[in-house]
Amino acid sequence: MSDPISGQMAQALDMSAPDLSPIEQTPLKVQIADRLRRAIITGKMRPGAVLVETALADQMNVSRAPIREAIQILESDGLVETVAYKGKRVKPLTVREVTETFEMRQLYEVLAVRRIIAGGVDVQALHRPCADMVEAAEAGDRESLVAGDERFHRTLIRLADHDLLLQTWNSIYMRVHQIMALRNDRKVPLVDIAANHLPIIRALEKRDLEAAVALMSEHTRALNDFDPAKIVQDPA
Amino acid sequence: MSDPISGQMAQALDMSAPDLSPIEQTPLKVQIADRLRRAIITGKMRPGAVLVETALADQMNVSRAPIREAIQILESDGLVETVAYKGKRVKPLTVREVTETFEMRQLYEVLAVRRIIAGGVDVQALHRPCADMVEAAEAGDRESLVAGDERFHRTLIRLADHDLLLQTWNSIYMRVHQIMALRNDRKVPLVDIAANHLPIIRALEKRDLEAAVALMSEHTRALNDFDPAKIVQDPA
DNA sequence: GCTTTGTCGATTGTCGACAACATACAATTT
DNA sequence: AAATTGTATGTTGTCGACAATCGACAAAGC
Repeated sequence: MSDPISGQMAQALDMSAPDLSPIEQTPLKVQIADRLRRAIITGKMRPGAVLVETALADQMNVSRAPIREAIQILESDGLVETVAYKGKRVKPLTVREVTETFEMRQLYEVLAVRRIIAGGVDVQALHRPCADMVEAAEAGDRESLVAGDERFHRTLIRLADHDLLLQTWNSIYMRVHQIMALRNDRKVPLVDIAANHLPIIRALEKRDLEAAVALMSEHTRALNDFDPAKIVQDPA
Repeated sequence: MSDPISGQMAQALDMSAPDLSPIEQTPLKVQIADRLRRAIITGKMRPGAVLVETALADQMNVSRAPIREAIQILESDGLVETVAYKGKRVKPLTVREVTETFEMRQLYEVLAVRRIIAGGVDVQALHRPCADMVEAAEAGDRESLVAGDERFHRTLIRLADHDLLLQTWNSIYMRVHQIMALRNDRKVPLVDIAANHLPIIRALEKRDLEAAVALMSEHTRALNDFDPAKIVQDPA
C-alpha cells in the first residue's frame, strides 16, 4: 500500500487526474444489438420492418459479420425473425403472444414477491423508483414514468435474489416494453399508475403474502387490460 | 381436383411412387447447433470443455462462419460462454445455477398443471409416455426412461396450450437434461421414478388442483434432491 | 534477483467477395 | 390469351484471409 513502487504509481496516477478507468470493450455485435434492440422495443422500428444486412452495415460503417451476429442475438430474443434468402424483419406480434407475454410476466413477478417475503428481504430499495414515478406522474412526464416503472419492477426482481429469474424476466420485459411502446391508448391516468405501486411496498413491508400477491397480480393484470389486437401488425 | 392438368400431374406423380416430399432445408448453423447442443446436454461435452472454431470447422468440413453462428445460438441458450480473443467453452455449472434451474422448472410445470385443470384439458395424451416409462423401468433401461420422462413433461407443457411457456420450458429443460446427464448417482430406483407419474395423471383427471400441484411440486423437488456440488465443474 | 519489456503462438473479431436461393417479371411457346 | 419457361435482381449463406487481442514465456535492464 505504501511501498515505494505503489507510492510512485499513485503519484503518477493522481497528477492532473487522468481518466485511467478500464476502457469498455463492448464487442461490436453487442453494441449493434443494443442499438437495434432499443430501436425495436421503443417502437421506432415497428413489427414488420425489414432489416437488410448490407444497408445496416453501410449505415453503421462496419462489415456484415457483426451485423449478422447482432441480428442473431435479437432473433434468439424473439424480436426478429429470419427467412432464409428472403430477408429479416422485426417479428410481427400476434394477439396470442401479447397475452402470453403478460401472463409470463405476472408469473415471474408473483414469484419474486413470494421469494422476497419468504426470505425476509428488505424492500427499502423500492421506495426510490416509486417516488420518482409519483414525481414524474405529477409532472405529466410519461417517459420518466415508464422508466421509473421499469426500475421499480427490475428492482423487485433483483430483490428476489434469483439470477435465472432476473435473466428470464429481462427477456420477457423487453417484449413488454415493446408492447407498451406500441400501444397508443393513453387513457390510463398517469397518477393512477404511480399510485398503484406504494401499496405493494406496504404489503411487502408487512410481510403480507396474500395481499402482496393479490396486489401484484392486479397490477400486472391492469397493465394488460387493453385490446392486444390494436398493436398487432399484419405480416404483410 | 379432376381437371386435365391436375390429372396429368397426379398421374406423373404416382408412377413408381417417387419421394417428392419437401426436402428439409435446415440451415447449417442449426444443424451444427443441434449437434453441439446434443453433445452438451448428454454430457459428452462436459462443462469446461473448450470449443475451438477452426478445429470444429475442420472436423465438420465447413467454414468458421456457420460454426460461429451455431456457437452463438448455444451461447444465448446459456450452454456456452465466450471470452473474446481467448476462447469458447461449455459453461461451467454453479451450484446456484443448478438450484435455480430446478426452481424455474417447477414454476413452469406447476403453471402448466394449473392451466390444464382450469381449461378442462383432456390429459389422455399423458398415458402413452407414462406407460413407456413403466416398461422401460421394468426393463432397467435407464436411457429410455429418461427419454420417456422428457416426453411426459413436454406433453404436459404442450397440453397447457401456451406457446411462450413451451418455449421457455424448452430452454430450461435442456439444462435440466444436461444436469441429469452429468450427475452420476444412480441411487434412485427406476421403478419409483416411473411410478411417480401416474398419480399426477389421476389428479389431473379428477381436476384436483391441490393434489396435482402438490404431486407435481413433490415430483420436481424429488428430482432435485441431490448434491448439486457433485456435478459442478471448476472453471479451471 | 526482480521488474519490465518484447516476442510468440493461439484464438476470436472483422472484412470483402462470391455462391445459393427465392421472388418477380419479361419472354416464349402453345 | 394462358401457361410455362427464362432471366434479372435482391437477399442471405458461406467462405478464406487478415487484423486485433490475449496469455505465457523469454529476454533485457536495473
